[in-house]
Amino acid sequence: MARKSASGRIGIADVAVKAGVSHATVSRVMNGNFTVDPDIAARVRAAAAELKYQPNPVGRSLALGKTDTIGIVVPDLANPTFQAILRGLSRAAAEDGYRVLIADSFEVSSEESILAGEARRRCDGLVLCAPRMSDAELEEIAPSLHPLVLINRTTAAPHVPSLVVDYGQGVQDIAGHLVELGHTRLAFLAGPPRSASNEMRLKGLETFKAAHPEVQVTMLEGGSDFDTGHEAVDAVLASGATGILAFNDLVAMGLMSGLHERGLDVPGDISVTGFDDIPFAKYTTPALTTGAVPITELGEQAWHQLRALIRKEEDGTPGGRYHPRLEVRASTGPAKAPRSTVHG
Amino acid sequence: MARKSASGRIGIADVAVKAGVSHATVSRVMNGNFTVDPDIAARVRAAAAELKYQPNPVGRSLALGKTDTIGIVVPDLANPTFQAILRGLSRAAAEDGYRVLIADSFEVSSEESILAGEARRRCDGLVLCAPRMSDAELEEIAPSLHPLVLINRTTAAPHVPSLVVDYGQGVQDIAGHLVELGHTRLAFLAGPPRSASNEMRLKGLETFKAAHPEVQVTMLEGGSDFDTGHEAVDAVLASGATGILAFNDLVAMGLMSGLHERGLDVPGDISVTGFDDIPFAKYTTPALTTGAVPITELGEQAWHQLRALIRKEEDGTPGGRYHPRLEVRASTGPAKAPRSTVHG
DNA sequence: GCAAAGCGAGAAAGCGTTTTCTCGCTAGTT
DNA sequence: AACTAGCGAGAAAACGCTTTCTCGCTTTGC
Repeated sequence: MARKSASGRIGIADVAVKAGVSHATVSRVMNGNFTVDPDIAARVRAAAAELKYQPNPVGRSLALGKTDTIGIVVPDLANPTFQAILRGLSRAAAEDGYRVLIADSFEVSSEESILAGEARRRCDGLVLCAPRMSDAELEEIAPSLHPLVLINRTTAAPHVPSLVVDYGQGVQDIAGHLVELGHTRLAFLAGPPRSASNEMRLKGLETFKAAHPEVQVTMLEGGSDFDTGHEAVDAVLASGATGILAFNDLVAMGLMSGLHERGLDVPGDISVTGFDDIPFAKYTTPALTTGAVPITELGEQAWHQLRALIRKEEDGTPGGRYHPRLEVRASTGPAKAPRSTVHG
Repeated sequence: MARKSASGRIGIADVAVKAGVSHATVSRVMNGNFTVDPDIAARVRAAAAELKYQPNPVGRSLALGKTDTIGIVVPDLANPTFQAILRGLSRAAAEDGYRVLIADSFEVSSEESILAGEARRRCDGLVLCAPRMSDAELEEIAPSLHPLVLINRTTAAPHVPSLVVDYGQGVQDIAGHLVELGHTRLAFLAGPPRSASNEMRLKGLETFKAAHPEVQVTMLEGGSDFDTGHEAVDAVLASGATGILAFNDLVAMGLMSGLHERGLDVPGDISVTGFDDIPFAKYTTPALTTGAVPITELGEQAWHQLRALIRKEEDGTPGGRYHPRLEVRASTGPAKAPRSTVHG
């Protein structure tokens, strides 16, 4: 008869009395400590099995000072990019017996610091994706979040690896591809104004413009989702550009959808490119030319970096840099002669 | 000067000595207990702020017997359906101050029980999506997982709400829609063999066939992802069907992509339908006709059910049933005359 | 045959909170 | 003025586990 502990759940004490040993011995057996007499160990194991005893992880965490859990802060779980990072992170962490706690900030960057702090205290480490957080704030909280791995951000705080995608280079590659196809009027459908990765794209475009003075590049306001792209049709057409670099694949898909509704042909009339290479990108019609980022792998790497930090391994590489690979598909093609434009 | 506790982090004891009071008083102040003298409370708060004290959630969880965390077990985080459930769940739970721990079983259903148990012990409740788990296994573990909410599964265990989508009805609605368009030869591109929701679809189709003996319905083996749909093109064409019910939107998209490559027109030659209405469904070309399931809302409801269980509210409704809404878009159209087929 | 060494298991002290219990002090009542 | 009621805050127990410390037993070596 199992004497249930106060909480109603079976605890180590119940196993101890059933096996006629002390708590300590039960703990030793459960943790594979071999200094226990085999007979007693067997008795304990039998008792544990009979009572279906499962150690309480909270008590364990308190005693051990670790939770075997890591946290990830994302700005928007609806975004396929962060879904992919989460997926890679979760899979890699699971292989090492770690679980993942998610904290979705729902794009309210003011809450991000608090959210990150709370998540961190429940976990052994944190992966932070906070594209909208100000640099100042990031610098301020980074030290208190250690072990910490940053995605697409950097900090001066020591021992904080950053995994960053070279959006600047990627955008240049894409622009180069369009120019090779004969496009001389490009437009960049920008991301959210305070996005760090958008900044990187803008810097890349500046570099590109400097190297290609003959190409006209129009900057258009945008966002990061379908609707943004869909609503941008008018602005895109007004720009007179024939090659459009959308902030990401979502925006590109929205744009293509909008262009389609207007009866325009992609890439016949206008070439459209995305960024990220989300799983759906190759299934759009036409299939989307994009800057492919190994996003899932990025999540996986985030875990490896974090693991090194948690294990206090000194030899961990201090982050990593990912170069997007230009993935040419069917949404880009040769430029046709410039159309007449509204402001031309 | 903060006397750091052994662990290196600042604890309640540090605040206590700094404020010149006992641990108990600090705890009282931090929890808004008003039996503390305002002057002392202020002193404690000042000390806490100065030391940047943040209560350790693990110690708190042990004392309180709750973690303010819930778990969700999903078979595949790459699947947009589960991403949407997770999103809805996470958002709703966050509003009540709960966090979400994810456990991805990566489709290895043999691990699901263990995974679910482990996740449950770290949390105050669990949401279980386990479409491939056998009924017997589900019945066995369900009681030990309480508080538990099931998605698209039911169990005889008491106090286990189920949120189920009526795929059977949905599939009948879709088939009916195709028949109205004049299709008399349909094919069902089935989901994974042991999927519970696939069973529901099959049952629905049986009902449909009984009511429409004049319609020929071919069953085709399938799966649940893009590639499954893409690879099914030959089988679909061989069936001679003009109206295809794909297991879900992903499969439908893969199929449309494959048909497109073969130079076939959707819906001119073949009508294709999906299921779920994932965010991308309306952006495919042609836009996908599908059975729309309010998936995010389902995640949200899962939290509400779970919350009622956690709070031991007796009046909680015992689950819910969702009826897919037929979302007619451009991937379905009038049937053309039957083509010649390979067999029959 | 006795002392020292070694080993196995129980007692107890943490881990960082919350909460009950207790006690001392103040105020209020007759 | 004395006694009680009430209240505020410290001491200590509890949450469930791990781990060090300690002690008693057995074994080994001289």
